[in-house]
Amino acid sequence: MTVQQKKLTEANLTVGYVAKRSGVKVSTLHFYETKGLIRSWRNNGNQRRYKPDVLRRIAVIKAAQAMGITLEEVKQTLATLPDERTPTKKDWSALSKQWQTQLDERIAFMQRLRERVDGCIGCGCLSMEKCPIYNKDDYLGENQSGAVLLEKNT
Amino acid sequence: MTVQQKKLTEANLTVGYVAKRSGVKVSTLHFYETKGLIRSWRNNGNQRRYKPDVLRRIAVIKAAQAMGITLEEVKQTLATLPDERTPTKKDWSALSKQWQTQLDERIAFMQRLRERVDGCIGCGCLSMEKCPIYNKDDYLGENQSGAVLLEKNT
DNA sequence: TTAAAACCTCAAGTTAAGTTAAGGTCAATA
DNA sequence: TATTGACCTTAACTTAACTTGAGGTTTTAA
Repeated sequence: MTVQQKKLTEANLTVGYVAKRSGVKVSTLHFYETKGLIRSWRNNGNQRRYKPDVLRRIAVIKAAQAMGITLEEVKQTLATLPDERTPTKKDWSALSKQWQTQLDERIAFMQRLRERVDGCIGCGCLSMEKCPIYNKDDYLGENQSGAVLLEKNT
Repeated sequence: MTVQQKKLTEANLTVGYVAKRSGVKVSTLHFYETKGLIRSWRNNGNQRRYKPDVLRRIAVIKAAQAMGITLEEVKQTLATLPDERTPTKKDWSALSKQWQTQLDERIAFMQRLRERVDGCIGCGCLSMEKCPIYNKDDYLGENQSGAVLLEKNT
């Protein structure tokens, strides 16, 4: 009965199933685990087993990556999820708030860039110093990260 | 006099100068050259010399990268610039148009993503299949590329 | 029960975009 | 003229995010 209880309260998914459901490769799941992004426990035969919420974690990782967030940052944000209990709707909600802001910034950055490309690439100013498109003071976020950024002045 | 003529019509910049003006390292200029993104000729002592428009090229490369465009794509787009003559304002303008579109798409993609994060991460749907945030049919561009994308269904 | 399918670990390979280092030459200047 | 700073080349190293492969174990299903 304890076993059945376990089955009911926290289904144990195999790595292959999780891979299929989430669309990532088994090797990626292993990789995420070594990076501390997801967790699993082992059965008697040393095979990985997952709680279903791993699927949501993966979805979130993917979404974050699509926003240009690195795995390292994702890890840090995921670390704010409760460790002991399965995350609730509220927990996930808090996560989304964090990224919401980053995403907004990123969009704003792209839009500034767009304006510049608009007004500048074809403008004829051949000087790097004057050309606003190459204004190094505009950069993304505090700790850069992500694909989308310009360096701070060096 | 021919030499002076040359000096007047196409100043020859050293790699160090270009590096300083553009804010990239000398090694990066070498690297860009091997990748076919910029060109130079050699003086008697085998040192690189550049035409001033290399500065604009570099600015454009940087801007494109900030948009999430890969060097490979940048190369292809830069290849549409005239080979023989120094690019004109019009030439650069045409370039900017190409990326304008990509940038627009990218922004739109981010905005869709934003809406999803908004409505979905905290929504409670634990299924990858139903969860719109993990909808694999939404991806960026035809040939992916760039940091920001979701895979096509595999 | 036995073969195939699914897993496991660990090491090495991959791509992008550069950077660093080593060993040697060229150019500007005191 | 001599020395220092700027250049040159080639090779190897770096980081992120995975993937591939080799060699071996467990599960599952006929």
